[in-house]
Amino acid sequence: MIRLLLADDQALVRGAIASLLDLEDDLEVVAQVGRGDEVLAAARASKADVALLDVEMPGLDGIGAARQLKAELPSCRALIVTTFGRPGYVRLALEAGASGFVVKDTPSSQLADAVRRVAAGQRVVDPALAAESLAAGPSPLSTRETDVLIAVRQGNSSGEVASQLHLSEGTVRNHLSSAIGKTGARNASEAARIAAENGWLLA
Amino acid sequence: MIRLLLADDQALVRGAIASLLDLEDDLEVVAQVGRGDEVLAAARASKADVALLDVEMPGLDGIGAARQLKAELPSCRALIVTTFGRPGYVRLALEAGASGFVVKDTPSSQLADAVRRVAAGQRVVDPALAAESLAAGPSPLSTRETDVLIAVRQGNSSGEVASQLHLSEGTVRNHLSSAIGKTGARNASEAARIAAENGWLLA
DNA sequence: ACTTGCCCGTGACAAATGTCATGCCCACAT
DNA sequence: ATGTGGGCATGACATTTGTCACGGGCAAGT
Repeated sequence: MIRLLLADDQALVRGAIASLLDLEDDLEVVAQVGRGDEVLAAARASKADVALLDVEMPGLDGIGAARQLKAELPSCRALIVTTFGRPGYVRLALEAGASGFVVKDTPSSQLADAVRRVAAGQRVVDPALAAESLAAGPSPLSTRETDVLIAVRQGNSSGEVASQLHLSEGTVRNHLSSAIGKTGARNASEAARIAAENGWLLA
Repeated sequence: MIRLLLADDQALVRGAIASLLDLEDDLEVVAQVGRGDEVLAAARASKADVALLDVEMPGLDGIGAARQLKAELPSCRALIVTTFGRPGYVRLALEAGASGFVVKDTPSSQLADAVRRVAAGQRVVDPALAAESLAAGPSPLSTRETDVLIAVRQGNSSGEVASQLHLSEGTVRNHLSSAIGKTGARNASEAARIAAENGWLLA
């Protein structure tokens, strides 16, 4: 019997997936949480074998939760289940020690199989997504460019970013300009959006 | 026996909700589609009593699908089930003839009840969401401001918007400025984002 | 040691974006 | 008919944002 932990901030989706997986004879949902920072404790308490983690969660994102599990409770394997197949996310997830990555577009019938494969110690990654992730490569952004984009993404103007990072406005704009070029964006906010979508602003 | 149609572009979520609702003795999922523009035909073919519609779908959004149903197949009631409780969406959904509005945050146990109430001819709207929607009021944006924001949202610069709408650049920037004031945003792209989140750019 | 390449930082300049005062037109109330 | 208010449109002006050429530091390869 495979013991499952479900983590997703949308209660309805979480409950629905639970009922889907409970139909399987060899699977058992033993815990459900709605926040990333509750995953570790719940996994420990429930002795889960596999944790299904959504990426978008309050408190801590699914990738971070997977990292915690890998470090603190390696007996519990992490399977990331997310809405968007952002290329960079796959890379980050695997680096964080996740055992698998599934997008919510996949047929529901395949989820149980993915869980079984992960429980058996295999890696599970959507092949198309894996290829895309490989092609996209790691973040092309330098450290400063990443810093600046993160700050811009919070909604700060370049002046504010400058004082937050103790830089001159010109420097900030320079990094932004460079980031705009690298992302193919047309302005700073678009660059921040693109970088975020590729997972370049998480680590 | 209540006959259900499920429309959601995420196959996994769709399947999971199907298995959740199939557990109920008086509910039966008779059709599933992944695109908004397939809803009407599927509802007709399957003689569905209630359609569960996600808002974000390719082809046609859930609100549009609800409008089609209301016009062409009024015997099938629409229940919108969506990720975000954008205030304006509730208003739009009800104006489009939907019978209910549920966010994916609600406990999964309540979904079946919502379906039953809708099937019985009642309206179902999350109370907190309804209040927020009422408080937010209708769109404060004028026609031109809406046009301009929609164009900006596609990723056009103000110059491009100007030529698309046959206006001078100054005029476009003027409408934008006004929209920025009304939305409380700090620049054009933020204004577009806020307006979209409130459902002000759909109708 | 020297070159090469990259990241970082800066200021000057150019282009875009946002704000303002102003006028036109239309609907509505006086 | 006559104000009055709002949406629409415009150009001038101020501010913000993006681009460029330049120089310093640092690590890797020669």
